Amino acid sequence: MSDVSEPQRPTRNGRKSGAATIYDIARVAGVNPSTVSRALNKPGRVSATTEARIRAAAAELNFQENPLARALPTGRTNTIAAVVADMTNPVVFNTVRGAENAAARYGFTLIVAESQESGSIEAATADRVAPFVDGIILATTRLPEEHILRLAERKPLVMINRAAGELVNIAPDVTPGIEELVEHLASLGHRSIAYLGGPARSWINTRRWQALFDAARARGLAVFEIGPNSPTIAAGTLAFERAQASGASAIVAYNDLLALGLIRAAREQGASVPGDFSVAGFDDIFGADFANPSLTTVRADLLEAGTRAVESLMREIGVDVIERPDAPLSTALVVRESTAVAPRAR
Amino acid sequence: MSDVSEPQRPTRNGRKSGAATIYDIARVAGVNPSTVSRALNKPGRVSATTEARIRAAAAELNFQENPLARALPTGRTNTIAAVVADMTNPVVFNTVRGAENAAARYGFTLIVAESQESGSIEAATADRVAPFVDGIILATTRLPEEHILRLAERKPLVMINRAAGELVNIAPDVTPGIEELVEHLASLGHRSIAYLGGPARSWINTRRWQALFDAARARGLAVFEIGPNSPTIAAGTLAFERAQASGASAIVAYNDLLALGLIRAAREQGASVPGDFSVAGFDDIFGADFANPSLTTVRADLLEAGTRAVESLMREIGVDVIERPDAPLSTALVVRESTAVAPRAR
DNA sequence: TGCCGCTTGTCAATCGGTTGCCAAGCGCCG
DNA sequence: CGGCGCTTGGCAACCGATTGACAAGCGGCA
Repeated sequence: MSDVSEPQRPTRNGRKSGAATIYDIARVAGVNPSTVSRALNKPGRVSATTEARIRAAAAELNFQENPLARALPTGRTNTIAAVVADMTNPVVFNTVRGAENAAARYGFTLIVAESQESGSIEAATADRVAPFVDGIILATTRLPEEHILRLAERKPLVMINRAAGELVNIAPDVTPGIEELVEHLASLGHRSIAYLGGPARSWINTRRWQALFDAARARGLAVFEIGPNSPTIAAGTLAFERAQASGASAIVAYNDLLALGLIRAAREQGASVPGDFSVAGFDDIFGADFANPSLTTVRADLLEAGTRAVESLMREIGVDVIERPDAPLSTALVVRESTAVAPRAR
Repeated sequence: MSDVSEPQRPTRNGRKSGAATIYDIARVAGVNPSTVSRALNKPGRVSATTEARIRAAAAELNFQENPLARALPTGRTNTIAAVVADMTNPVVFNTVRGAENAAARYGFTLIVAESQESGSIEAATADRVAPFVDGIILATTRLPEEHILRLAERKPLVMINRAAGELVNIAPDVTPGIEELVEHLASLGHRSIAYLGGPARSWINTRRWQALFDAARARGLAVFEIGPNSPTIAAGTLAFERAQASGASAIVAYNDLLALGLIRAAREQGASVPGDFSVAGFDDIFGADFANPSLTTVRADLLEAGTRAVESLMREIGVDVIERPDAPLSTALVVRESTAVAPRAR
């Protein structure tokens, strides 16, 4: 039962003591603080022997540079932020993870800030982390364009799945995956597709709907939208009646969460997927493969998207980017159990 | 006599220009910078009229205080970090989310840093974010105890599901949920339980195994451990043969991911869950309810765990904590489809 | 009118680094 | 042997805030 005992040392406002500074090192090594700074950060600027002595002193004192102090004069923190709408949205994982790996390669730390699907919180969060970081990644943000642009004036900024002004937007090309999906549905005998739309003002929702629309029209399939809906399981459940009433034999949802909600409702209502109608989603989230039935979905390489976002940011910040082969950022269909031959076509 | 005073805003290293400082405000409002600082942060310290004038100037210049500069003298950033092993582990969500909400209530920003289940990366990540923040939450960490203690010397630190030294450890009491689970299995006629263990040195794994062991023994059930295993779906799949070979009619996995992997392998091998044997997990992760079969699991209130971690940190930092009713941090069984009557008992 | 004490604002030091500029030290070469 | 230039280290200003100490201003009261 540890109590709330006061920390021993005076510890300037919460910070615990014992943090060695370059001044301490300088004293131990018998040099000027500025020499310490240079020894540690400017390769070749000080003689090898002095540098060795300084490094030894630093190690002995268990020195940890204070990034805040460094950031003040340089304006660089070597940290970038990813502001995401909703961490529980599985789409976010891989994006963030790709970004994290990439950031590490460049010696940057990635911090993640969530905003719980709330525009106002997201705005506040972004403003809050902005001063700390050298750049910002906004992943599928809901922020109003004007706010994004204002943010971009202050810091380098890259977006994923959202366009605003002239800003960089890393977005997988949805067309190939959707073409595959529509082709797949058509070949199963489906003649009519309902699109269970996502959030009304979502940029990516518009893209998906547009691409689906085009692909369906090109093959002479009927296509219409049901929505808008929140991108959640609950919303998918709620949308079931409308989807069923539409008479479409295939339902493509804005994302996997909606699709899973739809499937759940269908099962609860005694309808059969894919017996009575087929369902497909987007993103291939965690759980899509072990759902019942497992979910046919269009997936993108989110890891790669995260990586690119970081690379793009590095360029803007002025860090040399490691060149890589320029793989296209595409999408592909993953066929599972939730799509099958259309009822009438049996 | 060079033109030193160039108003050309050279955008110091990557930082974009236009950031007004309290000096700018002071000039506009015709006061001293320190007065600006006090006007903005020390209620009542300056006269109402002066404060109004200063605030007007600040608004006009679109002033954004530089938290780095503030943090240098005060040692406070009003930011706390959550270092998590694996963001893709669904257990993390709710913990982080609870922590985030709580942090916001206290005017703190929560940043999340991931370490991808790698001890060395986790150590580096923790060290990196430490200087930025006023406190650290380690969620189900794998760091060696000595490293944790060293970290705790530098910053207030709270852990979730891990004990080390005298440090605060927020951990749900697993006993109630496990008692329920064992009772449930016993009532279904199971006489023998296999525990599919988690990571070898995991603190929480030890707790779960111990509680399961005790509960099973108390009811005269046979119980044994199969492991250790990584806490992943893949590891669950790999463990299937061993689980089946064990002859146990009920398998309790260290967490839901392992359980889901086990179920997947069972289905692939043509075994029936829960027909041939029952499976249960821990955590009630995203997907547990729509898996096939849906998963019986022991769940904890992770949101509450995250909230408490923050509150505990606030106390250590010296922020007044809003008192709340002291709900017990417990666990409970969620019965779904993956557990049923034992084969022999039919 | 003089003194007191409160309010309000200023001064200057400080946090922990970075960096432009300068000078001492040194080797090299003619 | 003297001068040159390069290497190496020191000095001090600076980043943008905070804060203790202090003084000016002011009204109230005796």
